Amino acid sequence: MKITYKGDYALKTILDLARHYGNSPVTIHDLAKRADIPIKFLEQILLDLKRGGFVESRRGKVGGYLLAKEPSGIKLGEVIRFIEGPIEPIACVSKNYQGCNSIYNCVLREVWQWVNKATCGIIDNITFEDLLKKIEDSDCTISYQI
Amino acid sequence: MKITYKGDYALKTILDLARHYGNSPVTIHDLAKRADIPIKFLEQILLDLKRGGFVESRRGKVGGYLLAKEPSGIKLGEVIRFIEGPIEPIACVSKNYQGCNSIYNCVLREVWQWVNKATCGIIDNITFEDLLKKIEDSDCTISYQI
DNA sequence: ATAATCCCTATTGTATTAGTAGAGTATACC
DNA sequence: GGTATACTCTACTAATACAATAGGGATTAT
Repeated sequence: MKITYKGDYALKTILDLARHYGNSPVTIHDLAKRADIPIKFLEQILLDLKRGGFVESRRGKVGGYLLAKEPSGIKLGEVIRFIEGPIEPIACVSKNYQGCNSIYNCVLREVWQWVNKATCGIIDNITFEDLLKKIEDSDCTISYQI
Repeated sequence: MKITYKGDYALKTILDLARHYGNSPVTIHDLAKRADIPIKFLEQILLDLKRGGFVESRRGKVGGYLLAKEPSGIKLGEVIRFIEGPIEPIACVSKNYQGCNSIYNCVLREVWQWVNKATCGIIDNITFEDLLKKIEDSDCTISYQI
């Protein structure tokens, strides 16, 4: 798996919205500023996240973005897969892959499947609520401004 | 981590050479044919692998390539890092990374560090001898021709 | 000599990434 | 109803990486 800027930005944005879950909408301006994301790039990402059902939006004055589900209902893996595509390190890992005729594939493919499983085991077992808790427990919180 | 064609080819090539460890050199022609790799692309990869100390070569007639160390002395992780570069899913995982000032980084970075650790735990604990053993134990061997 | 090898650099076509640009639409508020 | 402040959507672009391809050279067994 490789995380692109887009994926990184998406996760940070959802985490920011998770912090403000239950409050009034957060403007793209604030999101962009806090996570240091080019605002026009973030626009596209938020559009994607909306289409993916992770985010809702309110237009017009006092508009902004809201998390569409509660933080405990969104796993890291879901967002990553939606933004980045398949997370496996190489295509042959996927279930329906044909063309694995050589002996080399047999044995290396198994390794990639382990790697894939290990990765999924992590990102599919962490929700954004888990991350929020982590933030509360950490020192970082002090220097963070809402 | 993401495995490119180049990395995949490199691993398959070393595995092939591991199978022939202790025998006479293997020609690039045979390597390319068995793993279905474009020969001119494989040329570059073998040049890299030679510079990396994984492979030796003999020129002239009856020349070819040989594994530079014994299969038990080469870990998957070494080859991958040499060919693909850093294996971490995102740059901020690396030790000397600065610029981790936002709270978002703190907590997400930790996740990527877990993923990285899990991946390294796999690929840095498998040698090419392990893979050879795996091949012996598997059914695939039957249809494979040396 | 010559045929079969490996050695090395440069070039190319394609796709992906990380943005930028610019026009449009909705809504709160006076 | 006008206006400022938001979100919406599509198109474009510069830079880079990827996966080869091309075309010479140099070495060695016979």
